[in-house]
Amino acid sequence: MKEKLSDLIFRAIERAKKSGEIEIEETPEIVLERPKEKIHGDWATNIAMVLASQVKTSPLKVAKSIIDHLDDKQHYLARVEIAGPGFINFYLSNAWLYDVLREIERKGENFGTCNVGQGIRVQVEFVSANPVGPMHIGHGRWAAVGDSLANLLTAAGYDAQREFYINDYGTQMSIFGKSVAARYCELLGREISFPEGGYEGEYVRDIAREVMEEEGGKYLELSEDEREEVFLERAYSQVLEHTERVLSEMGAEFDVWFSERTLHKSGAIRATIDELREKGYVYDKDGAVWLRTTTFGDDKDRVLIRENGEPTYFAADIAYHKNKLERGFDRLINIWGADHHGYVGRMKAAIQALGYPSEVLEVIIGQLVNLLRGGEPVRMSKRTGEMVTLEELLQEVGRDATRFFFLMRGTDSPLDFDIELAKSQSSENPVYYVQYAHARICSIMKFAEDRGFSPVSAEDALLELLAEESELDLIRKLAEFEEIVERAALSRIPHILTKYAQDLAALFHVFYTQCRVISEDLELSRARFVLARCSRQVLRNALALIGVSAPGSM
RNA sequence: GCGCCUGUAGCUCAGCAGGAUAGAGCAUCGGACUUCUAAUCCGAGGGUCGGGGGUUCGACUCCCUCCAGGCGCGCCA
Repeated sequence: MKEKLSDLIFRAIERAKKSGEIEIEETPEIVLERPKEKIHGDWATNIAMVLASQVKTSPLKVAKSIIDHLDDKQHYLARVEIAGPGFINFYLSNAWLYDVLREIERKGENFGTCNVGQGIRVQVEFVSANPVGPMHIGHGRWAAVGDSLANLLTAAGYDAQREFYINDYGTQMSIFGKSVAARYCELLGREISFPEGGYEGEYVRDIAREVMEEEGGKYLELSEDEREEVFLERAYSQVLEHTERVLSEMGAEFDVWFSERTLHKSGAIRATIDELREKGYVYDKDGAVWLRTTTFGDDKDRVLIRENGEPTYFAADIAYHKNKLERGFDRLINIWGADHHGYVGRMKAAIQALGYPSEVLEVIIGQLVNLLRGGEPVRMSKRTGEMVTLEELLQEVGRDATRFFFLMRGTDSPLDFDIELAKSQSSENPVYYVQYAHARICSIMKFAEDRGFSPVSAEDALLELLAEESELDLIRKLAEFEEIVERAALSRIPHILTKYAQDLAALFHVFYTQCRVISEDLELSRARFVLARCSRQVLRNALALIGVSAPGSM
């Protein structure tokens, strides 16, 4: 509709130019927007004000001239007005709104999908938590955002994949293994010094205890290094299992779990460094191997191989991103916590050093989640004992409310998550408001069925009977869905879906209060039934994108 | 010190490819169930959009500056 309208305006301006009323060289882009206030119409354009400053006449005259040359053959427009300082407001005819209902019915669960993605292959990498402890609340935010974003991209015509990068190599892992081994010895009464900076959470002791109960004290015989190795693997597989399970409970199913170790084993890191050296971006200094990231705007050059011969995390990450790109992705979207934002510059530099434009890598920097308990901050470090895990949160709050809550704010904003609040106010959570609207519609349908009501399709219904303000407002909101999906996907902002779902639910509740669906008037009931059914469809589609269920009753 | 993010109603936040009278939820106060679920609806009060400059016909939105808070600036991951 937007395109049709702007085309209509464009041709009106062309005709006005010919008639000599408007004298300009080139017609600027016509910007159409939805006014905040509905009394200003369905669409509005500022084109008259833009042109007026070029032609040096009053915007009102220009607007008048454009309107005079409008040729609305299809009768899309009910009314066109000049308002305020020179806005042209367009009021769409109801006939157009009724078409929206027919379209929703025709497209069903595909209503809202589009093809702005044009099949572009995009990979979304998110969560990627180190496998050294249970998933915490912060990971939940990235799981919700990443998974929903991938849903959105798919809906918008991208070919999207979800990937989890497992940082199963390096110092942190080693310390983790040492920590579990130390707890094991401790449980068996052998004094052993706990590693410096080790993981002190109770879960470490739990893993050690489990091994002890299953296999006794046989690992006491091993050397310290061997023991560390054994416990590292035990703990690793257990944590990974936990991670997969919890993410699955969150509703986030990954296509690929990529292990950092494979990069080390396969020699991919060396190969990547060699490639970069051939390209002339690598040099040796102070016994280490460096990448000249400053060539591509980084603050300083970065170490690839340490003095001790070990590759850095950065070197592995470059090999990883090279691997992704060689798998054929056109775009890589990484979701990182704000504590990694200083890393973006060097990674983009590395992408360019590999010979790709920096735009292929998009990094969404998400601000951190502040965990509160009754207003008091709770530390979320993996190393401190006191911690609330994502698993516990899911158990107490549920997937729907958890996901919805995590998606209610833009990723730029830090999120305060008060556990007490989430638990105690769970029935006041906006997610229930939206779900209730869906359940209400289901209830109407059940009622209709019980009464032997015979519904008809949107094609056969007398939709022009839908003329109440609350009915038309609801249809307008339904029509907006396609634009919302497109914008959310293109701008990578899944959180606007929660706002949309709440708005839509609110308009349905108003409609419900003001208009009885099943009444004595059969034709009116049929038309309203179509509207209710379409509302249910769009609510479902919106909730599906954010991974929240649409219950039939509550 | 430098970089990124944030600052909007009592509270939590939307709005920010510049647009008309700045919105919602919660909280407070007052109404609406013999009728498809009241987990709902209707109404009221509540604001120097952190401060100050600038660009513009027009700024919460863009630019500069200052203030406040968060995060980051490793041969850690």
